[in-house]
Amino acid sequence: MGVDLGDLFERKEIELSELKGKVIAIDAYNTLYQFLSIIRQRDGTPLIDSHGEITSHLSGFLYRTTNLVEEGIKPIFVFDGTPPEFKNAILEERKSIRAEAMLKWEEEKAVGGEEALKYAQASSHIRGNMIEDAKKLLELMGFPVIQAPSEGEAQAAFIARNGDAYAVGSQDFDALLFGAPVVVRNLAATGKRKLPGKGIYVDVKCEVIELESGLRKLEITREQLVDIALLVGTDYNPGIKGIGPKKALKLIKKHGSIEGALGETGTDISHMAEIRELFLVPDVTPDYEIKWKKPASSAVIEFLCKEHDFSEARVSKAVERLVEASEEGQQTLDKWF
DNA sequence: CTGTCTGA
DNA sequence: TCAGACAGG
Repeated sequence: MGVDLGDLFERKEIELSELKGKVIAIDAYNTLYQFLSIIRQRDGTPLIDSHGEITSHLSGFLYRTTNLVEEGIKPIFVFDGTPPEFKNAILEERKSIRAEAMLKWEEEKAVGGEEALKYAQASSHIRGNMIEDAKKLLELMGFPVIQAPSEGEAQAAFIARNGDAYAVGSQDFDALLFGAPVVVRNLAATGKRKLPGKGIYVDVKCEVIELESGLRKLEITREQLVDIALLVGTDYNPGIKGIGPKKALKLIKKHGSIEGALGETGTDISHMAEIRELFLVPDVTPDYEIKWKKPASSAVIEFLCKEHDFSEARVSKAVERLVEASEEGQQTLDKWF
């Protein structure tokens, strides 16, 4: 998923509390996918309501976002629109990889195998009403939900460039290519986290990556960064075999742009001009409204508990925390609603 | 992932 | 009180 920029960019570890008062444009699809993949039982089955609808993502959004608000963060959720045409090839490829993983999951599950979870996660795919349900929940919780015309990361980056958000929240680096001034990764409750399977604990912190200072350090432009990404591979092209982030950087710095690099390696990239433009002149809309509302407490409870079988005690508790935290934010931070 | 319960 | 195990839907 996304572009592998490796360690080209410096990642600064920060505490969640350092984002207090900041607006973060969260890549909702990316986050949803993360929840869908991770929130599962040991045999790999996701959380499911009595109608057979997946609810892992709803659980994730409810609890995590409440925690973010308690930290004083003001989240905006940006959803994907229609994917660009050049993405179709990779989307199809991912689909077949998932289908294969799904078969292996069934096999492992049948024999109670240890690798069931791994294959289940690899088979994760968004289906049914998952996106609609997530939008509905987030809106009821009072967050701005923005519909991107095309790529959510592009729209989120645009919002941040406009100064309407401090950063884009995503696990992928793609937002940098779209010009996001800052990307925040691991936007979750920080602290010790156990790796499933082994008894290993890792101290997970948020990571901040800054575009301008990163480019300055590498002594390249954003156009050149996009060229590096094209060599390494993006969601729209497979990249050149044998070229990783470091080699790509060297080649682009040597030749100035991708044309020379392709000449040296005797390769080419189909639809190169279009993909470049996709990153540099992305399909985004200035027509978005960022407005926080008071959480619709009873509607959230009704939606999650009546429609999706969540426990009323748990949801009520979370919603109370959310209400309190957003009122707190209202008083001590800038205007929320 | 996150909240909750438990056993020292 | 606080890791660690476990369940959530």
